[in-house]
Amino acid sequence: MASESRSGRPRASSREVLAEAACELFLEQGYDATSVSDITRRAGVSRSSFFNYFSAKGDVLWSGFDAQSEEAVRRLRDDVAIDGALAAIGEGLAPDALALAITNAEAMGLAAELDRDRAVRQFRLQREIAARMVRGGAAPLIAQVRAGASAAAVLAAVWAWADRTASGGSLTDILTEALASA
Amino acid sequence: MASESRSGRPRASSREVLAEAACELFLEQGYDATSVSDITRRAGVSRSSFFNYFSAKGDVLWSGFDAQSEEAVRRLRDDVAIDGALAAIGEGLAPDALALAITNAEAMGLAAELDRDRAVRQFRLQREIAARMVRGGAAPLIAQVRAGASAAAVLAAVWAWADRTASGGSLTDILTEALASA
DNA sequence: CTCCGATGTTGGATTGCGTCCAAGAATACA
DNA sequence: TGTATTCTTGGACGCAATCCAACATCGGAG
Repeated sequence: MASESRSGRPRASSREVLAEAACELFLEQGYDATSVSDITRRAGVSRSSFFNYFSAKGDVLWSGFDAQSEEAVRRLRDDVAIDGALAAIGEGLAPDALALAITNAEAMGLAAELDRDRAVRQFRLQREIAARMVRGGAAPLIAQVRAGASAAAVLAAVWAWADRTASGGSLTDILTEALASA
Repeated sequence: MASESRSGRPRASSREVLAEAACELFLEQGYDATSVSDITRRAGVSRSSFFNYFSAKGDVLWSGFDAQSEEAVRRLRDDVAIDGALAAIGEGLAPDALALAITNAEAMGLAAELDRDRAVRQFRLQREIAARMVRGGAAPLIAQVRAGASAAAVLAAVWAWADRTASGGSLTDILTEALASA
């Protein structure tokens, strides 16, 4: 699942480096005042390269979550148990740029953008969960509602986990608790 | 709730006219190939004026729903019963540009944009519903999950209603059914 | 060792969204 | 007729995102 490239020019940067540079700048200047050029300049690559790593400026914060989410979607399509696939999102999700952005959302002027991106990701999950439920025999409308609850549980758990100043609690615990109420 | 302006220059267009022009163009050329200038040109106003009516290109389809949604949010803040406030979104929601866009999403090349906008609106609702639930004494995490279900119910109902080719069923009926399963 | 294919990088150009503003036009009212 | 108010318009601007051709750097095959 890991080793990919065998030949060709090596990458001049990485998602992590770019995300780190972006976070610094968001804290210093705010999200809106930070252009993609600013990020790549600090990371030491050209603006064009940014879009080799991310497909949009906002995605820079979501790299880790998206990877986990896509893995969960893959399992859902293989008709694995729903709650199991969703709970697995929590495992292996490190406190990265996203967690930092959530706790410092207002300081970064990120509230609006973060809402948008969260909404999109939650809905993506909802769609996949609902499709899985329909495949399992559920009525489409009901499936959307129940899937909406589960998807909301995932994102709400991530937020609660990031916002825990010292409340402790692993993401996995929060996530299973949230999923249990769905 | 209606009569507003007393003096000043009268408006040269309206949300409805712009939405209609936009729908025509989306059908003819697709969403991406249709610029804001295209829309305003057909509607007979200048590009600048567009943003006096909508705050973004995508909002052109959501005018009716947003009005209903904002009304529901207002009632939620007044601590009205949740399901009642949400069900009221269905009343007075006419089959407008949004319904047309939903049924012709692929023909208009709208799938991606429509997903984004739907996600954002669903999440806006979820946030307000959850806040209302927390005010009512619910635990924040649980509230997000239940609110996620209710918000999903609203949007799913609108989609089911728009997609009904001839399945009949009023939006209100579909909506109450969806909310009942939340 | 050299050539070759594959992979990444870079700068530049392009398009269109969204914002801002100053100037002007059209209304109600005194 | 003036005046305040509301809206329109054109122009300019910054920036996100896309596209592309030229170039750089790797591994491997001959």
